Amino acid sequence: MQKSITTLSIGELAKQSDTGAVTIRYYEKRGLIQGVLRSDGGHRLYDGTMLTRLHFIRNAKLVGFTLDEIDELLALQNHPNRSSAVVKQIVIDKIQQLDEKITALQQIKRALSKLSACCDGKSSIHACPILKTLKQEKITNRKKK
Amino acid sequence: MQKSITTLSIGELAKQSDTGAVTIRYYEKRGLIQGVLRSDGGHRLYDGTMLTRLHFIRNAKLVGFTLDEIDELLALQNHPNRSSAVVKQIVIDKIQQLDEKITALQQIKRALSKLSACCDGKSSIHACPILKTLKQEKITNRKKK
DNA sequence: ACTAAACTTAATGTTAAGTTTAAGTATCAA
DNA sequence: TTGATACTTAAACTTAACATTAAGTTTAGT
Repeated sequence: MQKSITTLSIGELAKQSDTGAVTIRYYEKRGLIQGVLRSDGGHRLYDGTMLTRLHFIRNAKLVGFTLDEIDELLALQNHPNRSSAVVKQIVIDKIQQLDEKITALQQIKRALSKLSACCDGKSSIHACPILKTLKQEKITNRKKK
Repeated sequence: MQKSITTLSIGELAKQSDTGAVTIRYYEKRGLIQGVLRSDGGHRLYDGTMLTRLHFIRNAKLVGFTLDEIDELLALQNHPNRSSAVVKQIVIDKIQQLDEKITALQQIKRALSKLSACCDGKSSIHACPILKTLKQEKITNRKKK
């Protein structure tokens, strides 16, 4: 039973791609990975292109894509005729989403900073201005003009 | 069967606090709310202080606290002797956490912007520099000096 | 031969904060 | 009296991306 020199078992692929073997099977079930070769005994066999694909998935995750979105990106690669503008638009949309998230967090941070600033930390809990503010019906979100 | 003038049913409290009735019971089960009065028939009866408490919870959630943390904050109010410095520290820690999250998101955004910038959107998918980059073993995270 | 690794399916657990559903009973307000 | 609301417990569902466990079988590598 010979095997091609460059073939990897799922365990080896897992190591080289820094992914769990379970996760690789999970990706396969999700459709992120297709057409996996099998040994005579039924073990999954991978080649270098799969390593590339796993790197792609990992990198895309790192830059904030969900697995569903990664699936899309991978699918696009099966349509070589299409323009890369599609890909670029996906990235631009993602940046937009990130911006919204960041802005939201910054607003929360500003609110907390204001709370923190109004408390000298020396009063008793009973008189704590932070707690007092939180008890208000509406938190005023005044902005400086 | 008389009731005090200022008593609220769970439904009324829900409306006034902009919280679901189910959620209010959930808070009770979680311990965020205690010592709820009952009518003769067993219905929960609330007064204005509960409205204040629900506002507190809502506001604390708005500024990014989890229910567990809110529980802590509420518990602190039962110890009037303690200094408000404890509260202030909690807020400061939260700000720190937010900062970390924001920084992480900004890094991701920067990576995506770089990706976007390297693609003119005119090549074919096959040659798309974004996809090419994502395929790399390691995404280089060079920083300008 | 022997051990490590892989195979299978399916379910359960993780985190957070609820929401939804069920299903039947009881109470409240007009 | 009637219809709206509330009561109960308990479980399942939601999002996201896996990790864990089970339990038994088979294969791969030395």
